[in-house]
Amino acid sequence: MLGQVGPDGCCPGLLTAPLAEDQAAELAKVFKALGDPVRLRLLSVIASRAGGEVCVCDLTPAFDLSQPTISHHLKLLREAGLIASERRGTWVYYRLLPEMTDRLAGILTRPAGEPLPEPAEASP
Amino acid sequence: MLGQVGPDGCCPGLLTAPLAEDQAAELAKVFKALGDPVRLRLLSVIASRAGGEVCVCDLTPAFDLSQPTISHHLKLLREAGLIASERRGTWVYYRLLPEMTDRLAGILTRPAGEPLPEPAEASP
DNA sequence: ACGCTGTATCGATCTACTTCAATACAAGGT
DNA sequence: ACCTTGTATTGAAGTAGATCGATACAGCGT
Repeated sequence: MLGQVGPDGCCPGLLTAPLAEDQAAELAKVFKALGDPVRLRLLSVIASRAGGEVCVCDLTPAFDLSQPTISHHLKLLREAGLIASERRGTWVYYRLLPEMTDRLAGILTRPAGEPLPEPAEASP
Repeated sequence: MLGQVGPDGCCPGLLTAPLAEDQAAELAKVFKALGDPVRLRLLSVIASRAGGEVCVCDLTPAFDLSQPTISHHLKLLREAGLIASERRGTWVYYRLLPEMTDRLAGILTRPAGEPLPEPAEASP
């Protein structure tokens, strides 16, 4: 999943080595899921909720969008591995999967060894 | 840019507080730029290049896509604030802007204080 | 000045995405 | 069993995105 992240679980690349085609495709799916303002807000509400869970019934009225649309966005976030859902009775609760956001943060973090690849020289 | 990140330059939210609508829109633009496999590979090649710069003339033949398409993707990455370009003579060189990837990594990093938000109970 | 090479923009085409109304499915209450 | 509420899926409409060929622009060399 998400390309092999390496045995230590850290930093397959993006900033350190050219990404393979299939790794890029996997990663792009996750970033694409984050590439929509509605989904970003949904994710932020879910992630920041004390207790770690949000009922869909609390999300839908907060977004000035139809219920099917919210449901669709939640599905995309879920398929991207960013959130998980659990049904309890009538209601469905969503929660953050921090493994994925952690992984993304790691992928976007430049290893300490490379401070800045040289400012080059002058720039206009 | 990218919403006000706060005076300390760290963590306006996403994982800590509900994102405002305009912040979400700004952030979504950047993630959308990352939401394409070609752009991810372009970025990884640029970021991982020793010296910090890549000539477009090296990128184009490496991607089995037309030169206009590569140019278009580079433009999107540039407009997202992820890379910058500089012309030197005939050639144009692109380099990573680590401020943006650093910012994204920070946005996706859960603050140390919150280990995992507790399974919670049940509340509609 | 002219041509040559590298890069960017334009216009068009095809595909993917966002959104909604309508409908189906799930679970609890009467 | 029925109805009611919450959530997901379906089908359709409009919009945005990816890609290309053709073309324009920028610098160098002759």
